[in-house]
Amino acid sequence: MSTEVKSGVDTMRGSTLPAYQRIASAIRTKITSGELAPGEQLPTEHEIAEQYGVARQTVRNGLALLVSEGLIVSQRPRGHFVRRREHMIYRPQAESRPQPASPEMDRFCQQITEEGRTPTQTIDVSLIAAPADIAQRLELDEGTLIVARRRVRSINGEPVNINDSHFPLEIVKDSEIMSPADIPRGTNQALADLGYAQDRAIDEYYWRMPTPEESHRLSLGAGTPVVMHIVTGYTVDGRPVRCTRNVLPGDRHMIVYERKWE
Amino acid sequence: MSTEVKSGVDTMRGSTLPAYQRIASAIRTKITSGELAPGEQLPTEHEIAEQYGVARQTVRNGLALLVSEGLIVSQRPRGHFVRRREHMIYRPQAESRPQPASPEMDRFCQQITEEGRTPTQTIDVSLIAAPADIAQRLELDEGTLIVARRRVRSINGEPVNINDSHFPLEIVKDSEIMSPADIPRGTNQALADLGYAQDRAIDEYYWRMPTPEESHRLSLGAGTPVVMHIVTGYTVDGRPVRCTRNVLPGDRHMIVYERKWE
DNA sequence: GAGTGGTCTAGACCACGAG
DNA sequence: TCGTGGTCTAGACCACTCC
Repeated sequence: MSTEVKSGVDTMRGSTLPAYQRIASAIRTKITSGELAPGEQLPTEHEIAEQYGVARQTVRNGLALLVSEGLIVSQRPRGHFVRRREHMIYRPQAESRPQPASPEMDRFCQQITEEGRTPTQTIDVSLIAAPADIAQRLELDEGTLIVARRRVRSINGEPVNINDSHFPLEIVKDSEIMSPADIPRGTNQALADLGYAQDRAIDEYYWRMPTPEESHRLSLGAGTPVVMHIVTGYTVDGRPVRCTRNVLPGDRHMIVYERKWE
Repeated sequence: MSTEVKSGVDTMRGSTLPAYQRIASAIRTKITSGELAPGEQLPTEHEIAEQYGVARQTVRNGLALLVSEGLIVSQRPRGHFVRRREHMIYRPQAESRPQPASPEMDRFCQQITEEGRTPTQTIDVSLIAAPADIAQRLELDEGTLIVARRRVRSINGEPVNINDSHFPLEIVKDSEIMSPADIPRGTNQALADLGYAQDRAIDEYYWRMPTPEESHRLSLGAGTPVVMHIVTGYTVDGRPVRCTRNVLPGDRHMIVYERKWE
C-alpha cells in the first residue's frame, strides 16, 4: 500500500490556505508590488515546484488561478509571463456628436492612426432571422427577417472588437447599407439620408466571460472578460431603426462618457 | 495512453480537442441549448468520468473551464450547478437628474425595495493619502490628504457593490460628508450646499477579473468579471470636487445610458 | 455515515518552438 | 534536439453538508 507518509507540504504555520493558493498569492504579491514587471518571465513550473517542495500539478493549480485573474499568460512552450495591459479609449457618445464631422468609422480609424497603428475592418452583410434580443429591441417579432451588418475591427491585424449592426429589412432594403463595403460617412448618416435620422439612443452594457467563439474571433486569452454593448437608435417618432451589438475585450478598451448635470 | 484519435470534432479546426475540452464543450452545449436549465444540478464528477471513460481529474479540468466561463458554479459539497444570472439595472445618469427629487442613495433603495428586497449599506469615512489614480483625477499631488467615503451596498445581506467616493479635504472638512452616516439628500446635494455644485461629470469604465480582496468583499464566484466605474465630478469652474470609484460585479448589474443626438 | 468536491502526489507522454 | 507547458492517470486523504 502507500508507504508514503503524509506529505507535510503544509506545515500549517499560521496559514491554513492550500499550497497552490499560497503559491499564487506569493506570485501575485510580486506582480502587484512591481517586483515582477509586466512582460517579465516567471520561473518554470518545475523550478517553482522545487522551490516550494510541491508537485508540479500543485504549481499548475496556482498558476491557473493567476491566469484566470488575468495577471499572467502562458506562452507555450516558452513559459509564463506577467501580462501587459493597454487600453484603447472608446467613446460611444462620439457617434452622436457633430464634432469634427467624422462618422463612426472615421473616428475609429482616426484615433488609431493617430497612434501610429494600422486599422482595418472586415464587413459582412447578410439577411438573418432576428434573434430574440435584437427582435425585442427593434420591436419586431422574433424570427422576422432583418439585415445584419457585421464588422470585425482590427489593429495591426489583431482583431480588437466585434461590431454587429441590425436594421429592419424594409427601411434599408436596396440601400448602400446592404452592401458589404465601407460607408465613409457612416451608416448612421446613411440611415438619416434614407429618412430615418436617429434622434435618441439607448446604450446597455453588461459584462461576462467570453464564449469560446468570441475568444477565438478576438484571440482572447483566459482571464479576459468582455463587455457587451448594445445600442438601440430611435427616430424622432420613437421608432427603433438600428440595434448594434458590440463585443469589447477587457484588455483593449476603456469606455469614457461625459455628461452634464441637468 | 493509446487514445484512439478520430478528429473531425469540429469543422475546420483539423485537430482533435483534448478530452477535458470535449467534455466542457458537451456540457456547454447542453447549457446554452437549455437542456440543462439554470439552477439545475450536473452529474457528479465521478459519474461524468465514468460516462466519458476518463479520470476524475480530467473531468475536473473540464468543469474548471466552465466555471471560469461563468457558466456553472460549484457548491461544495453538494455538486455543480448551472449558474443563474439576474441583472440589476444601473443608471449612472440618474444621479445627475432632478427627476423625483430623490438623491443617489434613495434611488438605490427605492429601486430595490420596489422589487421587494431589503437594501442596506455600510458607510466608513476616513482620511487617506490620495492614491495615484484618484489624485490625478482630482488634480492633486499623489499622497495629498483627502477624504474617502467608502460604502458597501447590500441586498438581503448580500453585498452587491463597492462605492468609494473621494473629496479634497479642504472643501468637505467639518461638513456632514465627514460623518459616517447616511445623507438622505445625497452627497452630491451636500456638496452643492457647500458651494461646490457639480455641473459636469466624466464617467470611465474598464473591466477585469476581480482581485482576491474584491472577490471576498463581494462574495464573487470564479468566472465573474467586474467593471470599474470611475466618476469625476466638476464644478462649473472646471474644478474636480469628487471622484467616485465603483466596483460592479458582472452577475449583478447592467448599465443603461440614454442619450440624445446632438 | 455517506458522498460530494477540494487538494495533492508521482509518475507518464505529447506538441511545440527555440537553439 | 531539448526543455517548456499541456494533458492525463490512478491512486490518496481531507472538509464539509446532508441525512
